[in-house]
Amino acid sequence: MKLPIPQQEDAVFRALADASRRHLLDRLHRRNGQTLVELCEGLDMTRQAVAKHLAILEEANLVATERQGREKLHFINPVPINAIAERWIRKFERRHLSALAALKSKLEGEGHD
Amino acid sequence: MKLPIPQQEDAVFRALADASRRHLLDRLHRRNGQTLVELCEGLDMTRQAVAKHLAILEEANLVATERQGREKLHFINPVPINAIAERWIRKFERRHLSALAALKSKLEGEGHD
DNA sequence: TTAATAAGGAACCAATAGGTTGCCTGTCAA
DNA sequence: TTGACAGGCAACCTATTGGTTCCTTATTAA
Repeated sequence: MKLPIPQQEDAVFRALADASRRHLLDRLHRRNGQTLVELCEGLDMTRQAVAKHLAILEEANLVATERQGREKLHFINPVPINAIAERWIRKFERRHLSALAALKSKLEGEGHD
Repeated sequence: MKLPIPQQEDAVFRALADASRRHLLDRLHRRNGQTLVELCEGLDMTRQAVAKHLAILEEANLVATERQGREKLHFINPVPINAIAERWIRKFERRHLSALAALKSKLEGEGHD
């Protein structure tokens, strides 16, 4: 099921919006290929809640899974995050920043924050 | 009001989760320093809805505002996005990707998608 | 000085999100 | 072959979100 880019992008942004899900990605980043129960360890949530979060991450294509016997291994997929970095972050990057930095310091000089 | 990093980060991720808000950032990126009514133009939403979105972006420190008479100008602030890019995206960057690419193609070779 | 304009405040509403509990299915090991 | 274990399904609940409408305030221009 190949989504059009903006829709895929929306799914990724929304998946990343939740701290628990970012935490799960973090754990997978530290050790890839964990099962659901492993990912539940130490979390203040039921297994079903974690399963839902993982489903959302999978839907956003941020994790891929592989069934192995009665276990389901979860693997992080860095591609969508990089895609967003390309399409979204780059345009706010340093070179653009220069023009805006002037403005920002101007604003700050006028008593903002 | 200086938030601790993770909390600030959470605000940014959540602000970016909504497509309308990303669209507003896009518009500000194309032309900076617009007023509320300007930002409303062509959007299928009431002014108040847009104002709420802008408030959330401002809360996340993604836009800064400057009152000028009865108008309020909105300026994009690229710093938080870059901060997230630094703290979050970099660790899923290319060099890490190499190790994972092998895994990914392995998974795909086994009939995923 | 007053009408128009830009924005803010607040109450309200429907839909969605995040979480729970309870139960079912499939696989492995004793 | 049967219990224990990993996971899936679904109903349900509450808080949050994205949006509306109505009203007020402040600034500007005629």
